[in-house]
Amino acid sequence: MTRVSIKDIAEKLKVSSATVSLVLNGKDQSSRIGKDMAKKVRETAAEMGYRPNMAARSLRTGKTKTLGLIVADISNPFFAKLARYIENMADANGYQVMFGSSDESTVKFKKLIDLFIEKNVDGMILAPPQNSEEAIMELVNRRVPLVLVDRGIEGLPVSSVQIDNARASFDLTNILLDDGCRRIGFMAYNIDLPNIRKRYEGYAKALEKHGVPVDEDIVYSVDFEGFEDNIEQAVATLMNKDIDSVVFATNRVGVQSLIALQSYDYRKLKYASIDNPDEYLFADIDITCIEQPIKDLGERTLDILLRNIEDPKNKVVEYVLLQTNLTVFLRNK
Amino acid sequence: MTRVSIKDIAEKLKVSSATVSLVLNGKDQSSRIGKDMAKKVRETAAEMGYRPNMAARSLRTGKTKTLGLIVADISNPFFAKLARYIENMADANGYQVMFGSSDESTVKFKKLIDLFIEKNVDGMILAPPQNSEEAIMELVNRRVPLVLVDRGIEGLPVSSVQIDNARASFDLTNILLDDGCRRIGFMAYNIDLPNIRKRYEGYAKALEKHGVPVDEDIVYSVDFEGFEDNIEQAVATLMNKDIDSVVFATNRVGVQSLIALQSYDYRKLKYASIDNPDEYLFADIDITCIEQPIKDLGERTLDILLRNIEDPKNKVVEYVLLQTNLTVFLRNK
DNA sequence: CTGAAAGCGCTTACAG
DNA sequence: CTGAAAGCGCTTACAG
Repeated sequence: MTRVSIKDIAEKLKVSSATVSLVLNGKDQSSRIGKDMAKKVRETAAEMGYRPNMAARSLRTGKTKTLGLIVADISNPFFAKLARYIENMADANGYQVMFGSSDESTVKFKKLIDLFIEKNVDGMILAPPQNSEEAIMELVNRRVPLVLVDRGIEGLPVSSVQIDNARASFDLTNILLDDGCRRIGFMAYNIDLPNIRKRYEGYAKALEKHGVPVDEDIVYSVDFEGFEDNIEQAVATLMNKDIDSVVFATNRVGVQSLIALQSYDYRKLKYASIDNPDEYLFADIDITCIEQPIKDLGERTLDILLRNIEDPKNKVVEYVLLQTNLTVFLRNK
Repeated sequence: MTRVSIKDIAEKLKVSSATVSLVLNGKDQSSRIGKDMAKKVRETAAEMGYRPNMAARSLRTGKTKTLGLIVADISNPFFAKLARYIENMADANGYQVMFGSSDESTVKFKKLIDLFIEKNVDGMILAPPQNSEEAIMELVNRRVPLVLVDRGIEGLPVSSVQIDNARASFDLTNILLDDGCRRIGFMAYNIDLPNIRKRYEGYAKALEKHGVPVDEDIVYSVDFEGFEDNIEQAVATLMNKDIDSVVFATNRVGVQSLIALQSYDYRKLKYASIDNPDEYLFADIDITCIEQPIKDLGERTLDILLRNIEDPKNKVVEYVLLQTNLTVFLRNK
């Protein structure tokens, strides 16, 4: 694993390492390095298979061309897709991505942040768990370029990109109400997460508009730990509550609930969901979905982050609320 | 973003930076640093919020505590789950993971490898696309610790961890044959990938054993680019070929094919698949699946990689073939 | 047009 | 028991 260094090239060509460095960084014009010298340097570097050592460069410049991404769980298809779009755009801009999963734990979240700082990431993209205001403010104070994605935190001076959660959930619930439903269950995950909270508020607001009181008895907030069992429990209870429909607050909640629902007479209910996983295409139900614009989420996030990195004096904080589209999966069997 | 360095701590305590470094690296015992000195150093470091600068440490030690992971596409649930298990085990051993998606392109694959080398990853986990033997051999020659996952390449002196693809596919096809099927379609993705090739061979071998000739007319190998359209085309053609069943070579092939199949009388066919995505739980078909032991895949891979990193003289090459389980999803509607 | 030199923050033999 | 010093590979202001 012995690598060719700038020094090796310099020695071979009997020039200084400064010359080699300047050429290889494309600064040969501005430092008026001779054209033939520049050419010789480039050729020799290619021949010898020179690859810059980022550790050395980072130590000198303070930049790593690496971004840190923390999501709740990279194996959740929503976050996996988001990661993919972020990767694409990062790559197009010369950055690579390190990732970590918080499992909704503040402790793990903080630990990942510390590791990213040690590794000198140029910026971070965070989908924060609950109670992470403090950790985030510490990053703000350290002037670490930072964008929250999927989950903004109100009141924090930090840019965020997310969908209009309240409105999406309001629209979805409205459709069920217009369709005659009055006993609408709400299956959520971690209702104290800011984005899920908004989704609950949208649900409640739609009910209110139709003069239907919110019945907290048919509102479920399920923990991340032991998720599958928790959902099974919640579904079992919910099915005794005389409901006529359900709103799923996320893809994972929806899929897992439908799996559990197969043991019941699930066809008699009507469904709505934030997210539209492929599973719904196959489920033998009519379900109205909000499709999240994941590509836009990723790209807007990276766009803001890269601007903050490239212009550290830029103090603009942006709160982006992306609008969403309704899609409907019809029972086709 | 001004950070506390070892020097800052040293100056504050009026000791040398060597002392601070030794204490913070837990070498105070072996260098017989005074107990009270060590304690004071640790306290001050904590107070001042010291975080080591990995760029400096890496430059000095050559280690980054970072691993590189290249998959075909991180948004594919199989790879997303694999990434998650790798992340967990890496984290438990003090490593972080950078990832990249090759999109089955040799060019992108090589580019990602080069970037990982520039960033001095301590080792790489690769699911290589076609025609990447050369790139991999270059890594071997550079003595970069390396394990292939999901896809071993025969004849290369590189450790690999994968399922027993031929056997899994053989078993699966056998079940259809025993069930009376004789016109069994095979839907694959990139049949020249080593793992997919093995799956094809298992399919062919099972047919042969039952005296059924392989009909290449009902064997489909679909390109990664334009995947969804390709599948739709392939399904359209396949449905004119008088088949009685299909084997799906991967989760993505299966899900996408079933989506396309909804426009046809898909219920008359019998199904088998490598992988068991949740979508199958909802599809209105009987399907026999091979469940890949993704957790074992990830953990065995990392286990071998970490051993290679920690003991660079270890020249043992391991080819791991994990055995798989059959699971059956029954039509329950 | 090009070179000599400093310094980024760390670790580690070596000296005492 | 602790300090002074070298050096990892790079970039960049400065000198000529």
